[in-house]
Amino acid sequence: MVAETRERILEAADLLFYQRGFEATSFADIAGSVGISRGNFYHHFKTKDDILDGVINRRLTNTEQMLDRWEVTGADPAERIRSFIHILIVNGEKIRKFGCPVGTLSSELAKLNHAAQSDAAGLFTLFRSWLCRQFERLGFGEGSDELAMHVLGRSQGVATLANAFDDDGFLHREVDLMCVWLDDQIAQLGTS
Amino acid sequence: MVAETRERILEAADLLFYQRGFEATSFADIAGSVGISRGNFYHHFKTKDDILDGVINRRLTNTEQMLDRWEVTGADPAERIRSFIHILIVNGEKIRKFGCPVGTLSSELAKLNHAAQSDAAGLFTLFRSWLCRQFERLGFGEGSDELAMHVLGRSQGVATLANAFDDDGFLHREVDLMCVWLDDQIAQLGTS
DNA sequence: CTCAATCTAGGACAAACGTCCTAAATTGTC
DNA sequence: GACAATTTAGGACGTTTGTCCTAGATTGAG
Repeated sequence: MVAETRERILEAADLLFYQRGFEATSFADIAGSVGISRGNFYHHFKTKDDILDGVINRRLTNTEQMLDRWEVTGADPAERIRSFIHILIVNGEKIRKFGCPVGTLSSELAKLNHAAQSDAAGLFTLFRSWLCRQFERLGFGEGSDELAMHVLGRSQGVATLANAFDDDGFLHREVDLMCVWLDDQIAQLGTS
Repeated sequence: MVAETRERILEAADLLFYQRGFEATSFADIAGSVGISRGNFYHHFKTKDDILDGVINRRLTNTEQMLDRWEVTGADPAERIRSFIHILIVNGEKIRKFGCPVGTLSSELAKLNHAAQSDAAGLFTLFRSWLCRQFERLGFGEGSDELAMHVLGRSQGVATLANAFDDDGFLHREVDLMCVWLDDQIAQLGTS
């Protein structure tokens, strides 16, 4: 089944791009990881950029599904935002080892001047829009997008430093701070 | 003069590592940028890791000098912290194009499992210790290091997102927010 | 069962990589 | 001015890279 092999390739490439980076991952690495030949590989993806597109689209789909799930499971918008903040802890081990999958890919592609950089930034946009919607539901109106970007930025910074210093305590402290910040924002909303 | 050639190589490598990344920059790229032959190049640096070490040490020295300068020019510790926060704006154009030099290098080396990753993290430590010292002078005592890490993290997040979205407005808004946060911290310090 | 379409394996290709070598050119010292 | 040490240029090396090709294996439709 072509779809299965394609998916196995994308899964392996996704992981390797995250753990080693796009540039540092070769065709042979991915093929070896999947256990297929380079020739078979080429039948599914003509160029390295094709794999990158596939991986980004795969991540976009998976992220969308995750956000949709949170939309259902989260009791209220504030709780949903807290779910987002807590990915930092849920994925803490990976983040300390490899950083944030979204941020590090976006940074690398920006440096490579790669055409797919804007597609990778689309992953950020997915989170940004979702967070914005949650803030809107909480009643923040026009300021919602700026709050969404603020949360996104804070998360990125925490991921970068937790990775650089391999510091789990910092990660937890900053997650707590972000939750306090969120409560403050909601409290201030009531007093205006 | 050997020192001059060495310095010219390091300067070119520093810039290229920042703009394109370490892995994506080749010996030929650096030699071509300096205008010397690869053979000459090899006389100064035996391996690519040697250049990386040289670049990191160069950055460490330059950063230390910059922080020392701020120690003199900044009127008070709070003003000095504001100088730090405002590098985001001073280097705004570069950051939107290539991200933060410290954060992106650290992330890349972490993914490559490179031995020099901890050296690169030393650049963060330089800023961290300096910021910590400023907070201590302001009277934050034991909490100073956590505040330093918080500022460092916020800056990293702002740089990552400003780069991903090439967004100058976001960068300015977040710098303002960080200054407000700083004033709040100092104000709260007085009321306890 | 047949045959066309699809999938797979493995090798070939030029280019680029980091590394190393040799031989000139330049420099500094007596 | 002579000579040793340093600096420079440029090519050679083995590997790895992304890409491409051909031929056999597998699959599915009639």
